[in-house]
Amino acid sequence: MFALVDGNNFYASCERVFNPALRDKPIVVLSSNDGIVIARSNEAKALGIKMGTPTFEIKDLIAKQKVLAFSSNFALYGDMSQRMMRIFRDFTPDIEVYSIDEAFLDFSGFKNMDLKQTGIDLRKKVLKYIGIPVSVGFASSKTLAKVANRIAKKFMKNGVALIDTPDKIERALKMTPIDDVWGIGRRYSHFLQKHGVKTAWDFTRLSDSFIRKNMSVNGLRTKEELLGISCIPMAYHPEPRKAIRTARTFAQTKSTYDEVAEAVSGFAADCARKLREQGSVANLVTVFVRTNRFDKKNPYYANNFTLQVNATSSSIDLIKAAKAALKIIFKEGVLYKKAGVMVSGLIPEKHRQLSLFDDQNVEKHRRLMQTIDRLNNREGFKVVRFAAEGDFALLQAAKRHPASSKTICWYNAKQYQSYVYVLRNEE
DNA sequence: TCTGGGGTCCTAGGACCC
DNA sequence: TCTGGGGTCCTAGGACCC
Repeated sequence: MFALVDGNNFYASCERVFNPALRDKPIVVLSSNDGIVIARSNEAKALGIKMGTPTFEIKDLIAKQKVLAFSSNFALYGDMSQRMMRIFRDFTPDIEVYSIDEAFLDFSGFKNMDLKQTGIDLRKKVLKYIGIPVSVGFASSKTLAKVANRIAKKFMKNGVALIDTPDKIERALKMTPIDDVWGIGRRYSHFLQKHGVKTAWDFTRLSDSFIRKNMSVNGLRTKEELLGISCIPMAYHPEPRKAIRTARTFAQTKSTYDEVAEAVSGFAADCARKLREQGSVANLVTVFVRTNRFDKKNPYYANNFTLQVNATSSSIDLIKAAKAALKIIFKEGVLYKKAGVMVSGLIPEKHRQLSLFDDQNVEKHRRLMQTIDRLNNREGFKVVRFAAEGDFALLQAAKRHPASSKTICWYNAKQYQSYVYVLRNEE
């Protein structure tokens, strides 16, 4: 049996942990630039605020209903997540951290265990030590555990649901809308509903050949899993990433090469840092840019370019390559709204082939990056950064500064300015 | 005025090999 | 009239997840 455990309204719950006065109040957490809603407390959901709603659309509602809006603070959520996972490990060592707020727990080694009680204990313990309410769903496959988790969250007072007999499977699937099934996204759920499939149960009545033809092997796997046959194995140890990317939407559009290049340099430096964290080097650097998708007045422009680099995780190398790639796709007179950098062709640093004419800088860069990482880990995010990153990096740093985590920001550049000032004083 | 960020996997088609 | 069989690798596009 597997359990799927996840934090309810995770980001919103994290904010509450540090401010109990927020209990029972409607809360939303906003994306970077406070652009859209990325998390809601139950009270905010009850007000009809949907996931992904642009903040400006609910501005009045927020004011009228006294909704508390938070800029996201991923450093905080990441930390809370690690603590929550540690509690999960007290119940079984075999866990797969699936996302920031959820994990699969493998209980197959425990015979005759009272799972329901285990779920209740787990929930109690997390609430006591972390302060986050969780839901627990048990079943014999990961997809079915997801179904159980949804039922636990929606219908069970104690936050725990167990699906362990064919009869319970059938009942659970009949009360699960097809678009709530793990692995069925917007596209497929649309397609399936056209074919009369309303619930997860309906889906399991379709023929294998129909599913295989229209939804590839993944669809077939989902069907098996829903019937309780486990096809998706646990991944106890995370695989190293195959691609790493950093991208941002700009609060204000940028139009000069220098402005965009500063942002892109910061993204490249971020990618480099993430590469070093996982001990990989990259062989490819992709830069992409685009204008505002919603802007009807100006022509749309989106482009990307990929350059080869010599197996590196040096911020210096990657910034250089990123700026070169940007130069190729940059057009004058365009209002850029978003840009990003992706590094791929990743290999473990140990496997790096040193070429015959290997750059003597490799060792020098390695030591420099080590020092920079150490300083930034100790002194704070991006205390040391590259001149090429300009002030854009500083603005990003300001957003992550603790001072901003408890502050409601409304499109107010002046507020950011004050954080910038604070940071400069600290440095 | 104002609309997120970061990933993975599968398939089809083209180019190539014997 | 009729035009093989069996592979690999790469890429773009489309689907999905949180």
